[in-house]
Amino acid sequence: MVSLSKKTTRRGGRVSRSKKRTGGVTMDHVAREAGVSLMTVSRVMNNVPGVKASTRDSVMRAVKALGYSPNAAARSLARNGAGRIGLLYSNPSAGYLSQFLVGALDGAQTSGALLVIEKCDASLESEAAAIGRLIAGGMAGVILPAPHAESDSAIAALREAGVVAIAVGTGHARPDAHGVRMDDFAAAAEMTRHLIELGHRRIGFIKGAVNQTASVERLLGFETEIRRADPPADCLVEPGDFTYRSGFEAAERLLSSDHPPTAIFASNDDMAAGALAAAHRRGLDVPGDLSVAGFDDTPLATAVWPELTTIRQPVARMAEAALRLVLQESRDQSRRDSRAPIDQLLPHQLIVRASTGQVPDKS
Amino acid sequence: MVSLSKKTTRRGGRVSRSKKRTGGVTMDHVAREAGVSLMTVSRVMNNVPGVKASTRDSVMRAVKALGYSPNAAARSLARNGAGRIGLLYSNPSAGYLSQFLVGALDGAQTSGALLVIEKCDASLESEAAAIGRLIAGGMAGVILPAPHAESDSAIAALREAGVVAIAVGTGHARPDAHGVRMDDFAAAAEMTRHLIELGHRRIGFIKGAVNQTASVERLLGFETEIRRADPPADCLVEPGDFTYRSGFEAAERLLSSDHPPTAIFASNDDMAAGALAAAHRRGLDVPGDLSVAGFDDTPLATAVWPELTTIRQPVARMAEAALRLVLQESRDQSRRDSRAPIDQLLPHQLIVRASTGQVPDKS
DNA sequence: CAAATTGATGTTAGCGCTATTAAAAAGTCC
DNA sequence: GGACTTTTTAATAGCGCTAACATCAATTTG
Repeated sequence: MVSLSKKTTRRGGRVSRSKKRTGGVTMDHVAREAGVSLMTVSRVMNNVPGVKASTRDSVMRAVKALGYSPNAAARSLARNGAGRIGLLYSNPSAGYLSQFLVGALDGAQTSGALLVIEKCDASLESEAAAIGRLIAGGMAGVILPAPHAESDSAIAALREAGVVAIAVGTGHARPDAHGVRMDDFAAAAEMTRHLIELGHRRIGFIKGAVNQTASVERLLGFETEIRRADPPADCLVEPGDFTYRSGFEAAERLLSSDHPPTAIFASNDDMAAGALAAAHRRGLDVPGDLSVAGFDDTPLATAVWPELTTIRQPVARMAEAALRLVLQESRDQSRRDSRAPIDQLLPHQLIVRASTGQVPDKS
Repeated sequence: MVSLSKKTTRRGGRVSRSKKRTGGVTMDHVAREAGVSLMTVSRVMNNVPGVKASTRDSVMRAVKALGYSPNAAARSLARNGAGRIGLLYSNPSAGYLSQFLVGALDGAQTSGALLVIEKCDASLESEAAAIGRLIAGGMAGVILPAPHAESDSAIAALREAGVVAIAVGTGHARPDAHGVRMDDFAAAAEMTRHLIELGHRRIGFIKGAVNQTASVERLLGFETEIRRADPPADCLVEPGDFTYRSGFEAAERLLSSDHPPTAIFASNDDMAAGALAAAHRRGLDVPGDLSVAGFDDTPLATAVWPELTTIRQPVARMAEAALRLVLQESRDQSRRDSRAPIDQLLPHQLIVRASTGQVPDKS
């Protein structure tokens, strides 16, 4: 019966429908409520300067009273494609991607952008093809997370097409693209200090994938802090590639050495989990016999036992920041030549959980 | 220098810009190319009946020639909110969410729907609030993945508001909502058969969270197959809640029993990974001394060592199917009373990897 | 004090697409 | 064969929003 109302009850049923249509209130309603013109509301919603504070207030009040929320589709349409943002992803570690997507989606919703997600695999051709699709799709800007942020060819192609590119999660600022990232160097140093303060003087480090600049920064941060330790500390560095397996194998190597470390710092959580497994396999207690630290604070960090001491990388916030930045830049770009790439650094946080502890007695 | 062209060639730039605006071609272009009216193109794009086959063909040809792709924003706007689909998520296992999101996003793009992602935490109030926002936001339909798919209150609220609800990943069809799911019972049975065929006759099972019907189905599938085994098999069932930790603990209990199982089948990959860790801790070789099987085939399954034998749940495909279904149903609902909920079953697959093997010799 | 300059708002015209209605072409019937 | 359906196509009016321009006060200035 309910659905019947579609045609028949144009009056009654339609009431609830007309309310439902687009979330109910439109700018028009708000304008009427606030006693201003539609355009003024638009200005307020977009933070355009040149609106009297009192007017702005009354509009905001009307917005709240009516529970108005702007229609992203209409906005995108009116803006004529500006605000269409592409996001290229391939296959980053599971936790990373979902957090990133959620952050970007969230940001898109608040800022009224239209996110277009494009997928590609690891190959360069696939990446180039995806970039091509994004450019052809008329994106105003493109967000490049983790692995693609390092791709010179992708960024060059975007520049060529006049599309704003944002590199997320690189080890250092790029000269050819805006960036949103964290201070990998400082974070790694901080974690290393944490281990040193716990008394560890022989620390193993598992490197990340070599083609990512963030890996390098993490290693440098670690080494710098090791050199600074007093009394002096010693380190063993093993290669890894950000996978659980590589962490497991690197830890095996570290633990089977003549003089094994009392702590292992892995460049990400996956590898730390691998190290944990290797330790357990040898019957070592964590953190009783061996401390293990990770990096990123992905869901995996709290899924393992004991829960990992790690560095919280604000992935969702970085995605949101990237979205905001790309939006702003793509708007500005059409006005003036703001050539200097912006480099936005977001704060990280050392999260101490159960996997690190005092160095064991030298018995 | 390249970037200079941006501003300097204002006239030239303008041209390319107007082309770039929205990915270039619009329906208008296609219509002109095909020699028909704009509306005919729209009909073809939406598969509306009442277009001569020859006309349809020539339109399709023009679409391909020009590389036209419809503008989702304009579509959503013109349809007046129909095609606005909500997606509620809380905190499913990391791998699950990103796969699901990607699938949904993908489907949204092809079918021209506008996805609105809404987040909530585990509490019922939070869920109710999120549902409220989605309803107020004028969604035509809402997709409820895993944990929320079991929420009677959420589904009732949506029904009340006349919003189509799709439950994804429940153990069995719901009477009050459409569903997209896999056959958990059959899949669990299949995995159990795999273990039995490897010679295992004493198998441990780790249950999933009790508030999810899928957990029950998986257990039932397991038990049914155990009973059917010839020669007869024995089983030990331990509780779990889908977390790594619960899997670890359950495996500890199983392995410390007087007569431990030779294989452990966990209701999901996280718990299987936990079981793996417990086995390694005891110095057991997997699969030499103990076989371990998971369920879901999340990224974790291939992140651990040895890689897990598991059931591949087509999460992305399920999300896409859910999107398609909700779109279709929300359209149909306004026409006629299609009351009988649709239950769509997607195929799963047994993935045999390195964590399961022949039963060890009884020496 | 009239004219030029701001500052704060209102008006108008679409963005690309879909419903709806009107019109035209093609059948159908007696 | 002309009035009457039944297909098929064309034309028009928005969906909710924003850019660009127009307006109208409140200033400032020569």
